[in-house]
Amino acid sequence: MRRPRKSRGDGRPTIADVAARAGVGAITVSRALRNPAQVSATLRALIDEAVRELNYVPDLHARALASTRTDVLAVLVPSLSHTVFTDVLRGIYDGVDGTKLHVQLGNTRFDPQEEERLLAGFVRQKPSAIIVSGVDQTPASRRMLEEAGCPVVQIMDVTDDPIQVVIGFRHREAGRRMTEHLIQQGYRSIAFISGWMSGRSLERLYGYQEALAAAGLSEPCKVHSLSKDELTALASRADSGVPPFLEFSRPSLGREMFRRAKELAPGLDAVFCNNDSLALGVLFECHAQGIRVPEDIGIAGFNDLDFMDACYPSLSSVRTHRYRNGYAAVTAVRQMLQGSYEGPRVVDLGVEVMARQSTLRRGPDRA
Amino acid sequence: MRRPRKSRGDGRPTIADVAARAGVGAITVSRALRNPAQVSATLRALIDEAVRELNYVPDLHARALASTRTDVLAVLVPSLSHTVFTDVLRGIYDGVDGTKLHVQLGNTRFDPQEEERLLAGFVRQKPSAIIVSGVDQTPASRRMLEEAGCPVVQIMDVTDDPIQVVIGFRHREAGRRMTEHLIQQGYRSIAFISGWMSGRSLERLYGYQEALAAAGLSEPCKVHSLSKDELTALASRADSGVPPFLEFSRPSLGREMFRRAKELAPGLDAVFCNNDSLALGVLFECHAQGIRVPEDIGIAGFNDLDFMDACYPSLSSVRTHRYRNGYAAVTAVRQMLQGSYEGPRVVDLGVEVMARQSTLRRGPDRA
DNA sequence: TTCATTCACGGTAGCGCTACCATCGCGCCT
DNA sequence: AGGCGCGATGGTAGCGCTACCGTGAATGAA
Repeated sequence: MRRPRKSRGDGRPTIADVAARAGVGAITVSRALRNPAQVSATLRALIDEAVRELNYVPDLHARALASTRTDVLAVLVPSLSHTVFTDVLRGIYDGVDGTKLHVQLGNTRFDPQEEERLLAGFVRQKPSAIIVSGVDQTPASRRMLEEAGCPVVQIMDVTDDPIQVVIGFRHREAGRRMTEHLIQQGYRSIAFISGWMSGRSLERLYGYQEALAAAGLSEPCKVHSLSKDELTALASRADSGVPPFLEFSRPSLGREMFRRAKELAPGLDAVFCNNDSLALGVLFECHAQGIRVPEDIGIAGFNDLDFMDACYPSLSSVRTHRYRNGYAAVTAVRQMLQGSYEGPRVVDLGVEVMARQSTLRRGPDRA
Repeated sequence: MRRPRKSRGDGRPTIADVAARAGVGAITVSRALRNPAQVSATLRALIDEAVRELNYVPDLHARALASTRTDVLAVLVPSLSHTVFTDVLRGIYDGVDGTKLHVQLGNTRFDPQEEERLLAGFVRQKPSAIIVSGVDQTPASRRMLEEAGCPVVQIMDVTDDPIQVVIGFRHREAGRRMTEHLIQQGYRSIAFISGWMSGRSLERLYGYQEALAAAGLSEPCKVHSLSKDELTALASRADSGVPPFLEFSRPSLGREMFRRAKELAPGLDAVFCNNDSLALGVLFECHAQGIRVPEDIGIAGFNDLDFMDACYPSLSSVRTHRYRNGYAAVTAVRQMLQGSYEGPRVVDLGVEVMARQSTLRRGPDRA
């Protein structure tokens, strides 16, 4: 009798079918599914059975339309090509697992304008919550986030002035601590190399400069910010579709930049690389030139990707808790959604200096 | 007069607002937005203006509910931790850019059961199209895909029996060709090492075995499929939240497996690694043991990640067109959606053997 | 001129769900 | 006894959009 071949719609059972089968009202089914506590155990059992028999699955679009809210967790990352962010994503996806939330991913490609565009699109869809990478959004982006009317968590950095909650680590501190380690190990002419400078890279650079200054040392040379042309030239593998911005973390770029640094500052005795891929390249360039590591040159990277401890010599790096960061962000979001978030507005996950062979020419740092 | 402070809903303008402002019917606005050709130029101009003035953005949920179809492109990948798949994703996201399609991502974690679950969820949401990785879906998954009633594209592999369209490359051929290259270079005791065997890895192994057999050579030892316990033991960095399955492509695993291979087959003169990370580990183990590459040992990897050509010596690998694969899949999907797909059901993107220093002990292969 | 055909546009009726309000018992207070 | 609060349930009316069908005008053919 019910739904005798409807003219429209697919054949899927609706909440009304479940209600009819269970002999209750549609709204009761709705409640039983969303908030079982509101429904008596008797009816709940009947409804559950009907749901199972009909293999009913609620229509998320209808739900979103009727309730003016979705279960979408909007996530903005600057790249899908860097392990750094895919690790975060993994944490986010794992955190979302088993909850009602659905991740909607936006790839800003390190472009603040693109971030604005994506954000505008997301905000209009009234997501449940938003996770954005970094703390240096454009004013327009920041305004949208402030007015989004939903939990907003910034990740992978720390600021004293978060939009709502920020969970990450201090890039400046990270840069400073690794540089201090290098200084402890007796390195005196330490170069910072980086293919391209994001806001977070800059912070790392500042930390490095602070440490140098505190030790009365000076920057031996500047080897950051390759020009756009240079980056593009290196992005020769057009075939693989590698976009230029990716090039700032290619090992081949590390080799190239190390050669350049040696030219500019022949007395160089250590390089602090803005990311691990560059560090890997520097290591191989040293191998190629017969330079001993860590005796002649110390090498440090950033992020502590999985290959760092398997290198020979093993490469020092700053371990950042990326997976944990993504997971923590989702946890915070979930608590914020149910109003039970008790954590502080600023969460510093910290970093760990992983001192390995590539910088240990004196044994462990003295405390 | 219109919408005098509605009791529900957010304050966003609706299609009715636009219609009122432009002095036309709501349905005409709807048409003007989705298929401008159906509306006269006069009205179209009026409507466009109204849309701009009100800053109207259609509600995707309402649209989906009314039309029983979404603009969701469901994408299933086995991992978010392997460059291989994030490259594919990049291609997909780039391909989707500027279209109506929205990517909905599912991470199967290399688990066929999880793939089934995700697929069941996706299929119920009636996506516009589905992209799945690999061709070895479970029977249940395959059935769901066959009955999904939308374009389905399988990627990253090739089969003669695709669900609809498959775009990828032949892992067996890839394995065979790299092995042939090693044989050409005079290697005679070639081990295949792999941390864990997916269906695609197995194909690579078969290709390797075929090439050996064709040359009258035999497998010097078996070093694949670490036990689950062994993998778990290696996954000691619980802190970073690295799940065990990730471990099959860690460079440290490569070092470990190479040591094991040397034990099992002391006469070993080459290793073909199931992925580049393992190859990197093998290279470093050789450095550590003072083994010359490529003279004493030849090393080959798979996928040609960006660090391979920056190693010293540079590492040979099989280049796979991952980004292109993702992009091509989206292109096919879009054409299929508008009924203009003309390509074959089976698209082989091919692979390239990148012969570099780590296997070139005789100079370029003879034709 | 007349009628069929096409085209541009609009009205109506849902899509499947939930917010809001009403209802109906039931126990407890005065 | 009557009133009141409260918890469980249901009916109704949309959420914003589009499918379907209908209208009226313009066009072309007879």
